[in-house]
Amino acid sequence: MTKARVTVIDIAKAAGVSKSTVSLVLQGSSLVNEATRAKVNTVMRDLGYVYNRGAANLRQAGAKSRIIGVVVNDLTNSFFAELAVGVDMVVQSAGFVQFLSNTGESIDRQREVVASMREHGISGLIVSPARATDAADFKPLVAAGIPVVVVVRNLPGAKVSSIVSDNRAGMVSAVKHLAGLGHKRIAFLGGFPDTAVFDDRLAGYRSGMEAAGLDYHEELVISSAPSRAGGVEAIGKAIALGRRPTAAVCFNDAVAFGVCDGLRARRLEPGADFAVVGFDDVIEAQAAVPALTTVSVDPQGIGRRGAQMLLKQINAGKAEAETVTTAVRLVVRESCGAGKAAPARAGKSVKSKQDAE
Amino acid sequence: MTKARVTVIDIAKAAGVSKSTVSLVLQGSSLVNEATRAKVNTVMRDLGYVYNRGAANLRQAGAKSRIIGVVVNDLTNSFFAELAVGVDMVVQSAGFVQFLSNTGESIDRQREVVASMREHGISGLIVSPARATDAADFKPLVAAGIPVVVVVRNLPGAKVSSIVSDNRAGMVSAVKHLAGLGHKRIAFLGGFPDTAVFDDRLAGYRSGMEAAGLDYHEELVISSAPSRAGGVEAIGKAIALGRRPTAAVCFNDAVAFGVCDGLRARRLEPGADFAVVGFDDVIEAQAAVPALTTVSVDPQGIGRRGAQMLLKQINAGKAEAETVTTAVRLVVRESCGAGKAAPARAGKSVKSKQDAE
DNA sequence: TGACAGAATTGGAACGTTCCAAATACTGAT
DNA sequence: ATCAGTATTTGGAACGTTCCAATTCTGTCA
Repeated sequence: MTKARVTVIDIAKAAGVSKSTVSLVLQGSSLVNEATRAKVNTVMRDLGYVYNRGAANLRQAGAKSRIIGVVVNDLTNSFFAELAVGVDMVVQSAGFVQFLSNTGESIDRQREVVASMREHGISGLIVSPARATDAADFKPLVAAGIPVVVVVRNLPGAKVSSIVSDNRAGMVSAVKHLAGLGHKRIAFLGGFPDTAVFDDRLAGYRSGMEAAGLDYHEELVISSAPSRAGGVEAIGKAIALGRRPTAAVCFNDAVAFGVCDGLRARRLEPGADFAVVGFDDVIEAQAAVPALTTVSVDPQGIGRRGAQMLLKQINAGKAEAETVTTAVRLVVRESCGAGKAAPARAGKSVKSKQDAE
Repeated sequence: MTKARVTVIDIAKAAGVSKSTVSLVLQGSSLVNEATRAKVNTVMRDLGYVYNRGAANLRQAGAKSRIIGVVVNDLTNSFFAELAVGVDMVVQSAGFVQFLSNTGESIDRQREVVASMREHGISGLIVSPARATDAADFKPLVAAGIPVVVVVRNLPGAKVSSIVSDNRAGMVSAVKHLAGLGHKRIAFLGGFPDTAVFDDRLAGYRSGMEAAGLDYHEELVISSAPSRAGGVEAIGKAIALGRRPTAAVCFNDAVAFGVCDGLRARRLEPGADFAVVGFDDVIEAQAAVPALTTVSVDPQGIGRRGAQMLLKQINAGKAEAETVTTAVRLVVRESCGAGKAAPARAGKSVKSKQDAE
């Protein structure tokens, strides 16, 4: 049909004004007379004009592309999907649009997508870096004046803003809760020791033990892959211990689920025979049997927060690196053995987000 | 630091060639001499040049922005998250980048994001339309020569390509399976009757019943919101029936979970006392207790497939609307009562994707 | 030496917008 | 009428790229 694009000049011609005036209308300038504005607007509608942001962008020298890039390491993980949704919410209502890419923990992929996004002229970037990301990777971005916000995992050396959940405090409250239930030997299970998140959570465990007046025993810290399989492995080692623990805080929910699996394989019932608490509060946590006691981190909140932070920096031209840690909250369900009072029936209270096609 | 952008002209100057030559190098033209090409490339690296796709794009009149838009109605639903990942995979390795937006079932939001994407010059669009989307909404896009692929839900009136799962066949196999287990009164629970997906699945239910030699009773079809809460509601009505059913196929997994909740609330054990089968095979389906028997649709596969289709159309300039339905597969687990042979212990076989931060 | 073909390079002129400085149109005094 | 002052409008000249037609550079052959 209409082969050629409708341009601002076509509008101008049809409305009997100059292209400059049309441009003024486009940016909602107060300089233009109401009557002309109305006329121009109708003409635009009639001709089916679509704004060419690329062209605009070209003129306004790199400033406002109204695109922000979002890079996550695993979108199939509901934690990150929620995060992306949080970002999308604020970004969208600020009139921006987001590039969303998935790295699947591949550093190369990450480099590629960031480069590609840069070529497209993003005005800011939110990234949950792939494991072992080099802090220097984002140097060129910030040097070019593109604000970067790192979420979930922090990037030690980089001079960028970051927003992570309060891993330390979360673990402290988990440990205190278990101690309050009378547990004395509490293990820390799962996670790879080479990550900042692991360090934080372990530190929280130690200080929680200390606060509860319990001794810290090296043997009770058992690392493993931060996955379900890792959890099975870790609980196996824990049970083999001379004086076996009676409870465990886990690196994350996946590990906690694995721990439950491992317990059942040994005819131990999680919750009743051994207390388990997780970390993250993934969607499955509330629907599982027994429902998982865990530390809720609200990934969507982190996404929103991160996006706000980024937008602020974009608008400010260049804000300096700021780092925020968001509050977490222990959600007591059944797997810690505390939920006994309430009937352990399937929870009616679950408010699932499942609402597929 | 480096305040001004490095442009192709800077490169040209530094390399002692003309901007045209640099441009040629950029697009990998075979016209340019190896030696010059090498020189230009090193200079580009040294000066930290980044390609300005916007500018390029402007010149090549709307053709190839290498951006494709992806619009889904609920990213927090793992079904759609998986779909997005599937799209991302092929799109990314084709050197494109994706705009990903979430409508949350809001038509207005959908209109906004599509408009925004258009302004940014996407070269194609993949969309899982929000409920009650008007087919005409995508008319302008295709008129402008931007290929559109509709996934998951189809858009009756629109002249666009679409790719949906074989809802009919899926339901047929679910019903046959239940009939094979000896059930005679099988209900169809959940879903809103005003959607195409509902119609397809219901049709599958009817023809499955017919194929099994069972009568179709209007009263056994109970619609409700396609959510967990809707499932609770629907099973309530089903049980109140004079001759109550002994099994149900559900509109989707969310409904199926709700049905399980509702059964338990009435002291009926899903699987043992009443057979339940879902649709979608969301991630939670295998970890639930009892594990859900359901129809698996491989959303990631749909995403990949849809992206390939779109890319093909983009490259072809303009391909005509083609519609594909992808195969589905019944996954028998425990909730249908067939899994009895295997011990109903917590499954070791679950391979969860949980592996958060 | 001149002519010629092919290879390699190169100056504009676009693309659709925004910005700037300057022009023009109005308004109400004088 | 004229003037100042404000309100509105307007032609270029950018922005960073690609495309086209034209040019220069090679080497070869008569």
